[in-house]
Amino acid sequence: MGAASCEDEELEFKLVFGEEKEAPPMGAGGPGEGPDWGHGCDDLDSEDAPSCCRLALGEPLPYGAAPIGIPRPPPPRPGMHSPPPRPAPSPGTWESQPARSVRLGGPGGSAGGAGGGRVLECPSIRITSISPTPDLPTSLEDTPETWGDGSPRDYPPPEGFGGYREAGGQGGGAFFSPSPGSSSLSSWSFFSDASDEAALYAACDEVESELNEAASRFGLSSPLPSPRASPRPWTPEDPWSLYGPSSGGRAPEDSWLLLSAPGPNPASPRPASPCGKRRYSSSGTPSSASPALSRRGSLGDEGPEPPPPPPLPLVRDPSSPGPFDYAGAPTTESIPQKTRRTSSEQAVALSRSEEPASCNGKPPSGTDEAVAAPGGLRKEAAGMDYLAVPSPLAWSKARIGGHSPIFRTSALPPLDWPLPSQYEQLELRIEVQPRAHHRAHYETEGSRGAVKAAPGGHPVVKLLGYSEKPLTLQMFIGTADERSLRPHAFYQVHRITGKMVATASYEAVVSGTKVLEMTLLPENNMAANIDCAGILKLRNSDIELRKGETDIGRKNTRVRLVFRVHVPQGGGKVVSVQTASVPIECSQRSAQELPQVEAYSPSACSVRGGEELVLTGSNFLPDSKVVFIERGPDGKLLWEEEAAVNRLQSSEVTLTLTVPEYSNKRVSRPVQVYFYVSNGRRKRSPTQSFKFLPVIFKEEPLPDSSLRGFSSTSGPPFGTDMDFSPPRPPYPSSYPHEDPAYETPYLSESFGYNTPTLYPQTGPPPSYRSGLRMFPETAAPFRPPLPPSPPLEDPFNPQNTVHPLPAEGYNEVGPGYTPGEGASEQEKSRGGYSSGFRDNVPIQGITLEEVSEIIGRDLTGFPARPGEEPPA
DNA sequence: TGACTGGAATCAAGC
DNA sequence: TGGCTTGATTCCAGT
Repeated sequence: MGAASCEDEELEFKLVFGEEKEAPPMGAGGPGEGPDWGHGCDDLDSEDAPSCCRLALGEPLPYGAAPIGIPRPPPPRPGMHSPPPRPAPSPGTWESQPARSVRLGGPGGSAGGAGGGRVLECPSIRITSISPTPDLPTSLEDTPETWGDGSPRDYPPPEGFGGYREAGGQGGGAFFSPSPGSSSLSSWSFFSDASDEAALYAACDEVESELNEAASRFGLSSPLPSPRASPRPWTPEDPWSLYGPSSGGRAPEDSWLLLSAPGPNPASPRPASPCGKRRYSSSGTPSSASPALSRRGSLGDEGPEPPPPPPLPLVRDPSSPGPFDYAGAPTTESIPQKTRRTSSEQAVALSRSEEPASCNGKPPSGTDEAVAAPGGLRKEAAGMDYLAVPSPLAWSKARIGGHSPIFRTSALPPLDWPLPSQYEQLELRIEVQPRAHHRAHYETEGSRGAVKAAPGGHPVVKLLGYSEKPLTLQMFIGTADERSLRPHAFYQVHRITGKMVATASYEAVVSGTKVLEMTLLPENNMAANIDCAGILKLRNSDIELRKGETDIGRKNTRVRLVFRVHVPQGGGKVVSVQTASVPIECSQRSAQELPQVEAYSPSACSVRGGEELVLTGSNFLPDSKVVFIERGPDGKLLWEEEAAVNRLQSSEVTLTLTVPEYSNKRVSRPVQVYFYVSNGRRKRSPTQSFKFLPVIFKEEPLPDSSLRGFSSTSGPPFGTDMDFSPPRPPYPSSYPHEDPAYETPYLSESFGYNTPTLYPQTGPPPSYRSGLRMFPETAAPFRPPLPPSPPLEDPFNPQNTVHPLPAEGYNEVGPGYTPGEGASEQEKSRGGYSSGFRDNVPIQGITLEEVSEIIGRDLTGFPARPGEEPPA
C-alpha cells in the first residue's frame, strides 16, 4: 500500500512541476515508511472499502484521473480551498503550502489506533522568480495557523469519503496522512529527505514559466482513474475522458450514499434516529457535536476559544486530502469545539478581522475567536442574521491571481477553483436561471424534484463559442455566500430520473462533492436543459462533525448551481469555464416566510425622495415594511427610514412605495443606501441597493474601466486594482442574511476614491445598471426580474464584469466637471474624489473650504464618505 | 405505486 | 428556570 502510494506521489510531483518525463520507478517508501495512506482502512477489506480507502490503497479516485500521476484535487471536502502558493521568505519566491509534517505509517496506525507512526517534517517547495502577491504578509510564513496547522481543519474527519454522517468514532485515533492521490501538495510529505527536497527545488527552478500552471495543480485531480468509470463515447476528446475512466467515478444514483455511508452501518443510509428526531448530541461526541457549537453562541458570550488542543503529530497540508480522503482520523478527541456563530455578528467579526489575516484566503481555522474582532461588530437590524461568511478576498486574489482558465487535460481544476465564465470566445452561460427557491430534500425524504426555473421548466445552460463536438457539462451545488464559490458542504446535487426527465445525466463524486454530468451536444447548440438536478440536504450535524469542516449549516441554506465545462483546446490543454446560478434558497421555512425582492424600479432617485418605487418579488404581506438604511464605513447605521407603502397598489408580489427623503439633501454625490422588505422581526428580505442622487448628477455608464476586466461585484478590495475574488452574482437579491454592514467592501471607483470603504455592496448587477441614466427626476428603467440568464460576472470577462459602482458614471450636469481636474496630488491619489467633491459643492452653494472654515476644522483631507458632504 | 409537493409537527438551542 | 422564538429535521398526506 505504502509503496504504491509513494509511487503515485512522486509522479504527482513531477507533473506538478511540469516534468512530464517518464515517471521513475516506484519511489521510496515502503510499508511503514510512506505515509499511512491506508490508515483507518487496515481493517477494511479493500474491496469493500470506501473510496477513500481505495484511494489510500492506490486505487483510482473518482475525479480526475487521467494519466497516472496527475495530481488529485485536494478538496477533500466541499468548501475547502486548495491552497495557493505562498510567499517564501526570499523575495520573489513562492512557496508551496505543504503539509508540514506527516505521520508516517507505523505500528498502531490502523483505524481505531492512535496512530503511532513517526512524524516527518515535510519540505517546502519554492518556486522562484515569481512575483508574489505583494500584499501577502510574509507572516504567513510564520503562522502555521494561516493554513490551519494544528487547527481542526488539519484533522481529517473520520467519516472518510462521503462520510458526512456521524462516524460513530470510526477510526478514532488514527491519523491519515495525505492520500497518494491527493493534491500535489500532499506530495510534499513524500519527499521526506533532503534529496527529494533538492529535487523539488531543482524542478521548481525549471518551471518558472509554468508557475501558474503549477500553481493550478496545487490540488488538482487525481491521476488515478476510477475503476468504475466508463468511457464516454460521445465525448471522445472530452477532457473528462482524459480523466480516465474515472470521470469522477461515475456512479449509480445511490453511489453517493454508498460511498458516503460511513460509520458502523454503511448499509444503512442513515443512523436510526433515536426518537424520530435526531438530536444534535447524538453523534456520540463528547462535545455535543456540532451544534454544540451553539447556534447562537457568540464570541463574546463564550469568550476566547480556549487554546487549541496540542497539535497532533500529523499536520496535514491544507490542500491535502480532507474528509473524503481520509479515514480513521480521530473523531472524538479532536473534534474542534468550533465556536461558530450563525449571526451576522459573528460573520462580520470573522470577516473583518480575518481578511487581513487570511491572506491565503483561508480563515485561521479553528481559531475563529482569535481573529474575531474584539467587541465585534454588532448585529445590525438590517437583514436576516443568516450566516454571512468571511470574505477571503485576499485569498482569492492570491490564489488565482491572473491565472487563466487554461489547464492541462491531465490536471483539471478542482471544484473550488474559481473559474471565469468566459474566456475568449468561449462562454458558459445560464440561459434560464433557476427559481430563487427550491426546497431541498433530506435523505429521509423522498426527492423533491428537480430544480425548476422561474419562468417554468428548468434551468438551461449553454456553452457559447464552441460547437465542435459533444462536451461534458458538470454541475454541482455551490455556495452562495460571499466567499469564493465552492462546493457547498451541506448540499449535494441529486440526480433526478424518471420519464419526465429528458436530460441524461451521470453522477460522479469529485473530491467528495457530487457532480452531475450531462452532455452538451452540438445539435442542441451546446445547451442543456437541467431537468435532472435536485438538491439534497445533508444534515448539518453530520457535516459539521466532519473533521476540518468549518462551515456551518445553520442558516446556510442558500446555494447556487454551478456549471463547469472543459473545452479541449488541443495540445493537451483545455479551457475550463464555469458559471453559477442565482442563489437558491433551499429551506422550507425561509422560502415560505422571507420576502424576496426580485426586481425594483427605479434604482435611484433624488435625495428629495418622493418617487414611487415598485418592488416585485414574493412573500410580501399587507403589513410588509420597506426600510431604507445607510451605513457608514464602520457598519454603523447612519440613517434609517421606513418608506410609505402604498397598500392599495401592493400585493403579495408587488410593493409600491414612496421613496423617503434622504437625510442629507445637500450631498454632492450619489449616496449608496439600501432597503429591505420586512415582514416582521427576522423576516427581512435581502438588502437591495438604492441610490440617492444629488440634483447635479445624472447617471450613465462609465467608459471602460481598467477594472472591468477583472473586477467582480465584490470589487477590488483594499484599493487594489485587480481582484480575482469570485464574483458575486449579479442579481438584485442578495443574501437574506446579509447585512449591508457586513458586505464586501467596494471602492467607489467611479469617484476614484481609492480608500477602501466598507460600504456594503449588494444590489443589482451592473448589467442592470448599465445604460442607466438617472436624473433625480428621471426614473431608471425598470429592473428586470431575476433574469433568465444574468451572466455571472467573472474576473476574466470584460464584458460582464462591470463594477457595480464603477459601472455607473455620474456626469455632472453642469459644465466643466472633470474629476480630478485641478486636483492636488493628494486628491489625485484619491482618484480625484476630493476634487470632484469640491468642484461640485459650489453648485450647492458651499465649498469644503467654507465648511472647514465654519466648523473650524480642516476637512480638505478628510476622507468623507463618498457621496456625502462633510458635516457642516 | 412511486415520485413529487406542501404543510406541519417535533425537537434543540438561544434569547 | 421556564417560556418564547427560531431553525432544522422528520413525518404525513394529497396529487
